[in-house]
Amino acid sequence: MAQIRDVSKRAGVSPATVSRAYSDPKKLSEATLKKVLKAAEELDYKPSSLAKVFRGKRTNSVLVMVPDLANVLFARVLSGIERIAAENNYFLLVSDTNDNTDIERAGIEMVETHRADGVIQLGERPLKRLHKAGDDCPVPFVHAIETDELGPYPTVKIDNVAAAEAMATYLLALGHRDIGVLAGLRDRRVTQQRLEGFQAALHAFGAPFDPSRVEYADYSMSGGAQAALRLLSRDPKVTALFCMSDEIAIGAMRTALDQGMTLPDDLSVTGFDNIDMGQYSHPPLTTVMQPAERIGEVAMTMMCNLLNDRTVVDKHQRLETELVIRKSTRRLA
Amino acid sequence: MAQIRDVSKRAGVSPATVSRAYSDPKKLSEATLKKVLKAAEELDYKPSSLAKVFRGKRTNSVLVMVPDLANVLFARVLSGIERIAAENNYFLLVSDTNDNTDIERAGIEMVETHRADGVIQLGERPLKRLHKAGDDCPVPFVHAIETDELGPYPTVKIDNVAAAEAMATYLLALGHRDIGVLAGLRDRRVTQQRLEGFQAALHAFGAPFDPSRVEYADYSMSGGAQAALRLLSRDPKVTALFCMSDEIAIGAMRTALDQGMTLPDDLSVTGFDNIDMGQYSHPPLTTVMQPAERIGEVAMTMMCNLLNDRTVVDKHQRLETELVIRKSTRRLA
DNA sequence: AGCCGCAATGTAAACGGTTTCATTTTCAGG
DNA sequence: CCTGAAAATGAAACCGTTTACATTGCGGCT
Repeated sequence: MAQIRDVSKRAGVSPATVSRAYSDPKKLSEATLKKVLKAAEELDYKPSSLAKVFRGKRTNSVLVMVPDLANVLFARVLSGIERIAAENNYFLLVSDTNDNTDIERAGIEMVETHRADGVIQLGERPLKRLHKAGDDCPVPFVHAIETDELGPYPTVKIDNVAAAEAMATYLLALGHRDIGVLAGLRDRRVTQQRLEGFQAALHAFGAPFDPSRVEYADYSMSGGAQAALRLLSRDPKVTALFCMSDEIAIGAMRTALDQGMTLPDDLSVTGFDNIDMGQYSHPPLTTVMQPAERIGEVAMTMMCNLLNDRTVVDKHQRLETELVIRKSTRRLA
Repeated sequence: MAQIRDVSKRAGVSPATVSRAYSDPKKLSEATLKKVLKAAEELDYKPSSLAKVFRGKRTNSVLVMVPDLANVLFARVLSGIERIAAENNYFLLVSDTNDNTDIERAGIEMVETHRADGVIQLGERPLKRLHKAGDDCPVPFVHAIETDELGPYPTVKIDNVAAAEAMATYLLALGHRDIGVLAGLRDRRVTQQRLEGFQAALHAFGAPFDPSRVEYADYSMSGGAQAALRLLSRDPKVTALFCMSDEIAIGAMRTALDQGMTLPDDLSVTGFDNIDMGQYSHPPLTTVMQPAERIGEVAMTMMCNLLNDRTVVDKHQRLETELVIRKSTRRLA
């Protein structure tokens, strides 16, 4: 591969001039510019991005840590991040943390060793390392989705308690009082927050909260199916299922159907997230829309700001959610 | 950030020695090694990966080009790639080509300018650039999923025509003769191949192929729903729908349900890919399993080989598929 | 004519490691 | 105690750009 020296020789100029032809063409006289470009063309020269990056200490790439790449919701967030990254000429390094907590350390190290300019983390994780530094982040860092707002770094997410409360309120307004909860992973903050919102709604309606009516599951269809089975067989009286993800809800509906129930007549089911599938499930799923792509876009935008002026205006953003009512819920007769 | 010179000074050795402490510790006497490590620790020194990479001309990262990050199938392939990449200490640069053909060029340039060591492309695309070089690939390149085997680069995929033929045969064996086809995008090679398999099965059963019974759709649920609507209203006689993706099938089932049909009694529906959702759809979807994660793993393994000895044993791999029979199909009475 | 200032270009240091090659140290064997 | 080979370490070149600074050339102004 030809390099800058070759081009400079062929064009009869100095390497600096060739460099300028790319980084700041208007600094050159028209004649020289043309000469240089011609020589470069003839030699099929492409400036080594690597050398440039090494010189400039800016890799123009950010690391995205995803708990599970194959998860629909995360994939959508990633897609949003990608869009903004591409617009701003950033590359994305992605790694699947695979629920391995240590990867976090590795992530920070990536920027400490200059592989990436910053890191965006998706999903919940402790991040102790980032806290110790007091009010300052050791590296440009953004936390998106299922995050608390404890760190010195910016975050994007939805208001989980409000959203959950809205959904629960809807169910209560429909007349349901015996509502089972198919929660997500027990130790996740999101789970706790959504549970909190659920309870708040109950409280507002003067309805009691029965902890024995909540089942925990991982955020998947099979998890939902199993949890539903446990709950339904233990407590056949429930008239509605408040699920903490669309996947869980879809799994639960499968179980209910398999048990010979008719939906939504025998059981109302609600989801969370509004993945595409909800629109095509049977029955179509009532859920709360979480703007996944948007979350990704905002996260990456924050990262861009962080990387430019090292400041971000709105440190903790909460994006709007929306109840989407479909056919999986009905008024209790 | 401390750098190698600082450490070398503090440890009273040369930079070369510090370098060796990391790259090849056994070259050092135990005493020196300990000294160096201690100094490094005290200064919180981390070797700049960037500098190393610059010297060595190996970035240890590969670019993955994905047509649509939010697509379940691609996400699964990506996940498989990630696993192997992580095992072999490669980083993944991912870019969403977003059906923009020009991105391909950009991808190759990424390795020409030393941002990545190689590129894995998912999904179908022309790649003219890679062919012109005769039998040799200008850059380490692997093509996975929905690929033809025309280039000088290795490929991984399934045997689409055989798989489609198997599925169609199953439908025919069930007694169906009036089978509608919900194909994918018309100009995609996969689509043509699956159609070919479908026709082969028809031929084997001595059944005629009626081109007016195929509708094209993009590979999505909404695409499937719309295509089904067109086909069903034009040709109400069909007793089965052969769909080229699970998403299309799920969309089609929604349409059928909305039209008041009972599934599978009034209509048998088959999918393709075996995404998780198929197991939870209503009715659960009969489909052909495509080993998406495995495809990713194989692709990345090929890339590793390419990057090591520049050779790969089995240039064009076809992975096994499998019919998975669920409840969306039934024997014609 | 002489001077100034600006535009165009060149020179060389710098980025932070790795690696080749040379040098020193160590140590076994005679 | 000497010799020579192997082991440990050091010195310096190198990777391919960018950029601060120096230099040159040129036109306009007094």
